[in-house]
Amino acid sequence: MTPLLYDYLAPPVHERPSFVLRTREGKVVRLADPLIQGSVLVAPTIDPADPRAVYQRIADDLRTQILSGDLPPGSPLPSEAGLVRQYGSSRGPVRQAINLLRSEGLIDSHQGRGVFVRRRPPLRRLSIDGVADGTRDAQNSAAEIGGQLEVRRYAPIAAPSDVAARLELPEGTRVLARSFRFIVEGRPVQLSDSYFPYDLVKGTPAEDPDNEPWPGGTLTQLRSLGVEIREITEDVATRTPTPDETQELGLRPGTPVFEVTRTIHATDRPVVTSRLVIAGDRYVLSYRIPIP
Amino acid sequence: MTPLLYDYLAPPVHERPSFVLRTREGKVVRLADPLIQGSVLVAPTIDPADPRAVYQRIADDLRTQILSGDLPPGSPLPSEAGLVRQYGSSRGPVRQAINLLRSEGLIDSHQGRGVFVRRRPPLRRLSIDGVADGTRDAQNSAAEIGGQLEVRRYAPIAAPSDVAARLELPEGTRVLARSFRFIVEGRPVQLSDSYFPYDLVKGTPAEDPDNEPWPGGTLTQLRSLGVEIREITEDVATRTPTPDETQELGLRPGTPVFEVTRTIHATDRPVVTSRLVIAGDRYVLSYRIPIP
DNA sequence: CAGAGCTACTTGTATATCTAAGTTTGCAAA
DNA sequence: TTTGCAAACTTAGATATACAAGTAGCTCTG
Repeated sequence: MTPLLYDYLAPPVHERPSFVLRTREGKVVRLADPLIQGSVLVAPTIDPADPRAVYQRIADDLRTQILSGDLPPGSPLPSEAGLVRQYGSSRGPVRQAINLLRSEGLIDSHQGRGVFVRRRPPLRRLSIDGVADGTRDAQNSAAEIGGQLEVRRYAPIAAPSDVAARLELPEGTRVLARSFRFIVEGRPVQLSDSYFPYDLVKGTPAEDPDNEPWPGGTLTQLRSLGVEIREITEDVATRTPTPDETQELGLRPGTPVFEVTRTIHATDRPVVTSRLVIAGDRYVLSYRIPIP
Repeated sequence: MTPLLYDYLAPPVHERPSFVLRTREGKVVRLADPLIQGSVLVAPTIDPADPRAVYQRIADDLRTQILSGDLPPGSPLPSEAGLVRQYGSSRGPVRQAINLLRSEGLIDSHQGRGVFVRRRPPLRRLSIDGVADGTRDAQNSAAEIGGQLEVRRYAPIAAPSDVAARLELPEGTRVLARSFRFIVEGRPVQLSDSYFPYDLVKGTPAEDPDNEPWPGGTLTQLRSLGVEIREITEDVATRTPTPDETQELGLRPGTPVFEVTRTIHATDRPVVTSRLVIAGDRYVLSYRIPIP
């Protein structure tokens, strides 16, 4: 480590790349792009010729380090003060860069602790398999891997218009409305609102919330009601979560969710429709479609 | 409009809800939560008893107005200066609130113009239909509705390991690598990288990029090669886009993407695998799964 | 040794001020 | 009437400062 031979005259950021150093003898020199770390002149990490904003360049540099593995998952970034020193900027742009990377889902920050490269949980696969048996839905998966099912609502209501349309019933028809939250490995991963035509479940064990989670999942439950299932339709959308969903699913910023609208059809009519909100950082939806 | 009868003594935000007004006669009164707009005392819009940060409360208030329709899509928000006046805060929290709403996909901001409630384009449906014929894939849809196909790469390469695995070929086997960008209604909506085993397409019209887009889509193209398609598998993930993808798809902040890994299987072997990156604000993926 | 408490460090929030850069508007000149 | 330009707006970016609040590690005390 060579000791610094120059006094460092840091110009304001908007005047760069005019980095100016003055030697101990008073001679002024301009360098292309030095960076001062402690008392040592080191290689530059951001390109001063880049006309983009300082916070963009800082974010780019950190992103490169993260994606290249120089900053592996779980490792801490330098503190804000350290980044300010390292990039010769001020706290505003540094925090803006951190906010950007957080919104990209690359880092997590924790007050009092620091900023860390986000560990990506392994993606679980949620399958609906038209070839095999169609039973491996989310509810079943949750049960299989020891998840918990939190019952939030389980009551007959008058069908709202979208539900009625999907069940091909007149608006206001009585339906059994069920709301669940699935918790896997201690973390909430899925919210679910589902609706049965009430005449289908009236007087059956499916009317009792204490029977949830039903062993084998919804499809088994339907079959126990004597329903023969012919088809499942799913519409998969993605979006950023609402604040409520962020709260209920314990999501970190920069995590999108799936919104799945699923309808299960029996031979003659739709028998369940549901709306699932699934944490996008934990699941991949897997489909297998046979072509006749 | 009643003229204001009081001088307004704005206390710093962290001291609220101690709003203090002094009458022209010098008497000091405390009000639960007034707000000054211009010269008029108006109903409060944020709850000073709320212990959360000021920017959170501002964001909540604006979000409520947007979701309720008081601020309809396309309408402008008050300017930063206006919001500063309205909420009696400073520019920092106001901008922080705007950043939050932008990351939620609720607003767009344009330098020099203002901040506007985002118009949500209608969601198009991308179907893969196992019941009918399996031909309505993205490529075909793009063609149907008059989209454009931008060819970015169309060349044989040595298969990278993930592609080789999905095609059940040894790593390094020659594959035809194709990269497209789909543009619908003047906006890019999908990036696609797809791979054929090279022996399948060698010496056929499918080897020539000038034949793209193939009428009827990839499945028709495969059938023209004498391939009998039996199954399509799709893994659907969602995430925030990379900066590159944001650029290439022209995405606004707060828009997630789908990442679809699709493999098409013939009777004896996989014949195409592709990785699609789809703008999440434009499409809903629709699946119809028959249950035997 | 166990626990309380202090200290130093971290990120989070709020304020004030300045400059840059893009957009709209209206007025004046051609 | 049309064009050009200046003024007045808008958001974007950077800096400086202050304090709040959470965390970790150390030391002191019992």
